[in-house]
Amino acid sequence: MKSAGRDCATCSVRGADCFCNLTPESLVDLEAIGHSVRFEAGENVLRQGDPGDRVYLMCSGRVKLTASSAEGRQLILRIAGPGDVLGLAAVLNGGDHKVTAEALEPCEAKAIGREEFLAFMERCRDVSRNTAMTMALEYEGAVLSARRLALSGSASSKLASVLLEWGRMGRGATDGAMEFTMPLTQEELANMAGMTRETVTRTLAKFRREGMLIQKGGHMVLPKPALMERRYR
Amino acid sequence: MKSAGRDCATCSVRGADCFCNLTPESLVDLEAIGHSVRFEAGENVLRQGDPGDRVYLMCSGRVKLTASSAEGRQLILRIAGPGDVLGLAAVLNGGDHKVTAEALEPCEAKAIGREEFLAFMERCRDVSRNTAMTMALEYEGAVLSARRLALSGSASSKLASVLLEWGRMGRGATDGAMEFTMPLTQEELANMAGMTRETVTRTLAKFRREGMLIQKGGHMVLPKPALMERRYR
DNA sequence: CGAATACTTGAGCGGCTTCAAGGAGGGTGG
DNA sequence: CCACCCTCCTTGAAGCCGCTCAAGTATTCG
Repeated sequence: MKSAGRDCATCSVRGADCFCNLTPESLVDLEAIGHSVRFEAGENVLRQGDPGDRVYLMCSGRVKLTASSAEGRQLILRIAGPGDVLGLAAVLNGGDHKVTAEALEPCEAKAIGREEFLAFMERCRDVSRNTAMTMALEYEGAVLSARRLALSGSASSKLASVLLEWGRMGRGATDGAMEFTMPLTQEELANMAGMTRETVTRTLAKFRREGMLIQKGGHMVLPKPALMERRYR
Repeated sequence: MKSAGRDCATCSVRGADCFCNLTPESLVDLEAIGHSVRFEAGENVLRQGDPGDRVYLMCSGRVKLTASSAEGRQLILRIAGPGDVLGLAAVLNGGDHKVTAEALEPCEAKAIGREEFLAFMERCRDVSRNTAMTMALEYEGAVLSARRLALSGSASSKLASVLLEWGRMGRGATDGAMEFTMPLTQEELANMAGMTRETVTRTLAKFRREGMLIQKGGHMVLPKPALMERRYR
């Protein structure tokens, strides 16, 4: 993690639901209080259990958000990217981080100290609005994870649910066929679906056999997403 | 669900992390835009899949928040009570409710339409701050559920985790012994831990046999919470 | 007091995990 | 260029845990 330079005012990371979708004034303000930082692949941006003393606005690069148990088993909650905010919940609640964030690639981010961020929220309407919306999105994502883990009876069901989720993001789901690149290893897929590496292998093989998945390395096609959704619930 | 009367300005539901912890001006404002409503036990305050067109501020009574699958299996995310807000995430994200909220007892609440609530947030700093904080708390709760479901290998582990959570809330955890009243049926416990009714029975029996639980109907004592935490992880 | 709901216990089965051993690909260095 | 290593993936075999089905008991409530 070392300092870098990147100007919020001219930055192009600004989706509809993106936290950085702010008024020009707020952006100037943000540029003033945020410290640019850089993380190398494999570095931890946050560590589960550490105090929530700052947030990170992701400028570039992707990050893996995980919760892990004492014995090392881990659950991947989601992959965050540019425009996402890390560490928000802990900063707002004044507690420890409940998740670990690990850089998957070299990442740029703006770090903002807890007090500064809270003041920033207090000062700018749009910041507190976007903060609330961001937390709402993260909440729904977490509920989705919990749902999957609890309600999908079989391993097939859980894995199918993960693949369909990636498919929906991947490319404007034509509902004819989903096509996307899976950047996760089977071990990571297992950690998203709450199952073992080996079971992921076997289940993917089953999907292929049943014609529900065409796979070339990391490139995946789900020819019949609708059927898939129905079949493996 | 029928109308009732309750004045936010004089209401005493105002914990530290409570949404209703607002300035007097905001409370007057709130009183103006909120419609008092009442739900009988068993009624649904929200239904999963319905559009998020209003939020409910809980004034009295408890509510069960669940996510359910197509086949009727359901996951209990948490029990909400006075001071909690229902439907926030859907209103903020502009989507459907991802959970169902069922009144466990007669409940009073203030309903606020989506547009009014968003305007209210925009108008009052403290409202948008509290909204963000509320969402952050809910998020951490959801992460906890997902964690439990994914990372606790065995049924014992999951159930122990649920009991310990109730124990922590129940009474100022002296760390000597936890004592609390469990208002959930075994079926509901099963739905929190992602297991079956029968397995809950068997596992509770095991806990009793092993001296980790003393149970008289709904009254529970965990004599050795620390050991319990370690043993069944 | 009867009916409904909640809890208990048993038996059997199946799917997932665990353990184990081997294969495929990509990168590095001799 | 090949040998080696590392990581990731694949497949098999065995065993166990929790689910399902089923029958019976306790408790709550009208």
